[in-house]
Amino acid sequence: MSSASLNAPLPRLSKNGGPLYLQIAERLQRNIASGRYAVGSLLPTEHELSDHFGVSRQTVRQAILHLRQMRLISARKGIGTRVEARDAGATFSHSVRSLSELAQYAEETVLHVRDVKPVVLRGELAATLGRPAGETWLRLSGPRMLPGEDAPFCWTTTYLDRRLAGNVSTRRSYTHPIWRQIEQEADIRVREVRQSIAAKVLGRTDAARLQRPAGSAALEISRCYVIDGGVVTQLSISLHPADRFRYESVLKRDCASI
Amino acid sequence: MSSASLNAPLPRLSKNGGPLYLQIAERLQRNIASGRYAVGSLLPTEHELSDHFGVSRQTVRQAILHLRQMRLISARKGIGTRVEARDAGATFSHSVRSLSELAQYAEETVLHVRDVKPVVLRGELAATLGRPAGETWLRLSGPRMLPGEDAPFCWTTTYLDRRLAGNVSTRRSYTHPIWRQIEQEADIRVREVRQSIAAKVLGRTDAARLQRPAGSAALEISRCYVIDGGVVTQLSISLHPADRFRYESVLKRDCASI
DNA sequence: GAGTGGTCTAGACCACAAC
DNA sequence: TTGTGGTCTAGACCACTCC
Repeated sequence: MSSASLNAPLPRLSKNGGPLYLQIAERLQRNIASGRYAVGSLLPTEHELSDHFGVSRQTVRQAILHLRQMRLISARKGIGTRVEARDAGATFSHSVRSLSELAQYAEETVLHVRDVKPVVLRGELAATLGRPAGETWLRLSGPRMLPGEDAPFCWTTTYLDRRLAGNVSTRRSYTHPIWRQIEQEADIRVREVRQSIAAKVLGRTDAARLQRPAGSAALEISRCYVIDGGVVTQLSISLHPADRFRYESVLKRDCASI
Repeated sequence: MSSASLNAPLPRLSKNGGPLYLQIAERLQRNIASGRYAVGSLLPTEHELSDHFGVSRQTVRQAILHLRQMRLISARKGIGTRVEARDAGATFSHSVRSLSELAQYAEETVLHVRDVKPVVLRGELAATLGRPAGETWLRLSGPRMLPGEDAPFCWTTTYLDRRLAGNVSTRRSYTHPIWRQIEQEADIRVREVRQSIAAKVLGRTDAARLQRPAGSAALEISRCYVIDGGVVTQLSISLHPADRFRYESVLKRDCASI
């Protein structure tokens, strides 16, 4: 079976069927979906594809970029272009608004630090942070308030690497996220955030802090802030009363939004 | 002040400081961060930038693409390139694993349909779906089970547009996601998923369904499946016992992963 | 009509991986 | 050494927006 029979020369030009690179991307996508290009195998080289489709290599590269953005394929210098998934539908890899509130709500609310004290890492906390037990970190906790409201928006507990804390520990309230301040002061850059959301029933202590009845529901959001090398610099745990907070996000398919 | 004084000609070439387009992107990013290019204003045209930096327009376009992937700028044909945000750090727009489990866990678990019946949309449900009250949809509900386990993984209630349901309503169990089946049968494509996560306290009915004590915590995940044109085709509400489920995601900065 | 970003070409050299 | 994808050039035409 010749490759021409599978990727027949394009019968349409840009004027008819949209941009060439999209037509080529769709053709490749169909051959991946059909199994003609198996997951794990390499696509034909860019040179072969440009010969085969009768277009420039740049146009083939644009088609490949499109499929890479959909996480259907990946490319590595000196190796080739590898098929990563048969079906873009299974991935849903791109999120648009997921953590926008990570920075957003921090600017509408004020975090009041009620308590600061050093803690020695051990057990689960040390494991979560990926740090040796015995290391001393700093723990800040307090309510986050919305302007003009009486009951807290959430109760936040933050663990900080003491060496990076700088003068964070001296402040009593924050309108900007703590991790942003540490980024600037310590000249580091958070590369990713590992987030975990769980449901809780409020015990007496947390219920009092949030001014809600004990036994009512709350959403607990834990976030590990990770810099280059996989090092965790901060862990924040926020407890939100269920009647004041939902975690909302929009997940888009493909990378069509760019 | 001449623009040359702000974007001085590049003193380094590719050999020294990495790819030209990245050097240009970083220079533009600095000028955006400093406020030299204000949010809402237009960057110099691609032609001007290629003149100014002494590179080809294609190289400038690669730099611009890089910043677009970070959502710092956007481009519109016939208009120009607009500055969207001063700081990439505030966005965290890309998520990697957020909803992978959307397809993932559905393949490890089995949804058992215990109840199917038509429902007439009204009130909050009609509003959530963005459909007129009075329309008749289909409601499926039942437990999702993990192989070899006795207690349900979650209890799922799914609302379906009856016109798209096809023979979905006749099946009694699913190992693949329902929305994937509808996509194939109705030849539509889900473009985005709007997701909302909340904490609940289990009432008697749900507690019995999940084989958990009444008064314990649960995570409620609601998902609206949206096709082109913003039309909602499905709403799923899953109730997970808090002791068996956490919602985990990793959020990465920039678009460096492609 | 003038100017913008979007697409496309036909070359070229490079860094990297495999043999 | 050979071949891969990554980068880059100097052109070109197009669709779109605004005047």
